[in-house]
Amino acid sequence: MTLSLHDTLQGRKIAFEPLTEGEVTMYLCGPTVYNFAHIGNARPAVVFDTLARFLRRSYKLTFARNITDVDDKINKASVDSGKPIDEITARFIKAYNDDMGALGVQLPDIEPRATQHIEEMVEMITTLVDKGFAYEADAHVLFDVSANPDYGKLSKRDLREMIAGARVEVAPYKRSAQDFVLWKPSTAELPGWDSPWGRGRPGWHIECSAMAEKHLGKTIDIHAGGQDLVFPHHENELAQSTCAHDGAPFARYWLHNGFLSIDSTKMSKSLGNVLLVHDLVKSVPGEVIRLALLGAHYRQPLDWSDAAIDGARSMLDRLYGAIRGVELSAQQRASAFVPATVIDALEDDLNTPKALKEMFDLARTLNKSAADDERQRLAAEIQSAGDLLGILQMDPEKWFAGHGEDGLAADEIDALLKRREAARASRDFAAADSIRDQLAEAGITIEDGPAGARWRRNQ
RNA sequence: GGCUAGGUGGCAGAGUGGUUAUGCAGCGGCCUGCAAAGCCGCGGACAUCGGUUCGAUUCCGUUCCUAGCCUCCA
Repeated sequence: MTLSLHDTLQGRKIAFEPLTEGEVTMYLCGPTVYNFAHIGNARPAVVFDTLARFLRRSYKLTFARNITDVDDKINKASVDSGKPIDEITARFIKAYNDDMGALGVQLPDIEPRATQHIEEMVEMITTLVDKGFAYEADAHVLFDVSANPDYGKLSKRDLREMIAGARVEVAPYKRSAQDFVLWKPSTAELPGWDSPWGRGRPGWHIECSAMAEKHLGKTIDIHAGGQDLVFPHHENELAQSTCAHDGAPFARYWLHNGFLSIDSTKMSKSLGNVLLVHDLVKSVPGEVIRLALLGAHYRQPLDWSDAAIDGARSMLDRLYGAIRGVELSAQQRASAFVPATVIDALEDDLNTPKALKEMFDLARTLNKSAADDERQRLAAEIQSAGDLLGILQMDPEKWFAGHGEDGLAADEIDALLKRREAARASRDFAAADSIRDQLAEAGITIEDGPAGARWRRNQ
């Protein structure tokens, strides 16, 4: 089987073939850095990090994830807080990478920033004006949607219907309601750069077109982001890039992840249910969050809840429980391969729930097996699959020891276990059970096995 | 209102034109001094109404419902 991916433009799953054999270019729309990332922002980061890991197995991948560091929301945050823009963006760029890092998201190969690509944007806008796809009006430069007959193809929108149904107030300088801003003027207080159209700043969409071209080329293989970016952001990027490049395809595969809700309701500031990753990682292990995000197929809607967190934790308990106590040499670990069943699942449009199912099958076989060599082989395979999904990165003992400093310390637990063992040896089960009760009260569960008793901290 | 996705067992969540998803929870059994973990087994599902078909949860259409987009948004 070969990799197939669901392409938004074609609306179906298609076999993946990169433009250049053996190499893949991928661009993901990253954060606008004016606040901490919320759990909804984390979904594309985790999902496409997983895709990047998978692609790196077979291709030389160049993965770019941009940072939008010029934006009216940032300007507003600066005014509201009284802090300079640079300070705000620097702070939240670091917070974003720290928080995503806690979820096992690896840094992309390139992390281009909008403010460092103003020149490229001005160049592309100039090209669009010269070629008749954009016009200057009232110190703005606008993309002329009517000059691009393909406009609306990605988001499957009919331009005429959109114009007819437009409810928003149309800026007077626009020729058509659907025209969008490439460049807009800045006041003295706002960030701005000199341009052929006066001092100003870029519109939202142009940065991705300009940065994708600079770092990945005129035609990129994969362009990814959240479903809500399909329109207008990606539709506009597509229009700009295609028109600036004389019709050369912009992205060969458009990938969009489904939306995330919280307790079945939309996450929104007004409802006060915006869940920041920055806060969540304080009480929930990063791998649990990551697995909760990968537990549903990336294009499906996902509802975030305590039950979803508990479910992910249970799944990790089961997988860690299977590989716990299986000693692997560094060589065994390094030479292990990812099972074909897991690869097959991921090749089918990144079917992570199916991949997990295959891992559980391996775990069951491992649990049943008494042969050390088979147990080691299976544990190594599960670990390798975990590497691909970005889970099972901890020492199983550490996983079950928990991360809470509260409660009994590990050596206290071990001392109690020793006393219990002694009581059991002399068949004083009342004493043994009283120790077990004492531990249970402290949130410790005992598991007796052939190799003696081991324990786990209840989360 | 328009567009685009969905509606699967108690919950989460894959998949398929006719035999098992899987995880959690529940029930029975094995193991255990008793538990826990693990193993074995069981129950329980494909929103609705039609159509195509020898046969549909799976294809087509209707209805209802949900979400996203149509305005900044992952």
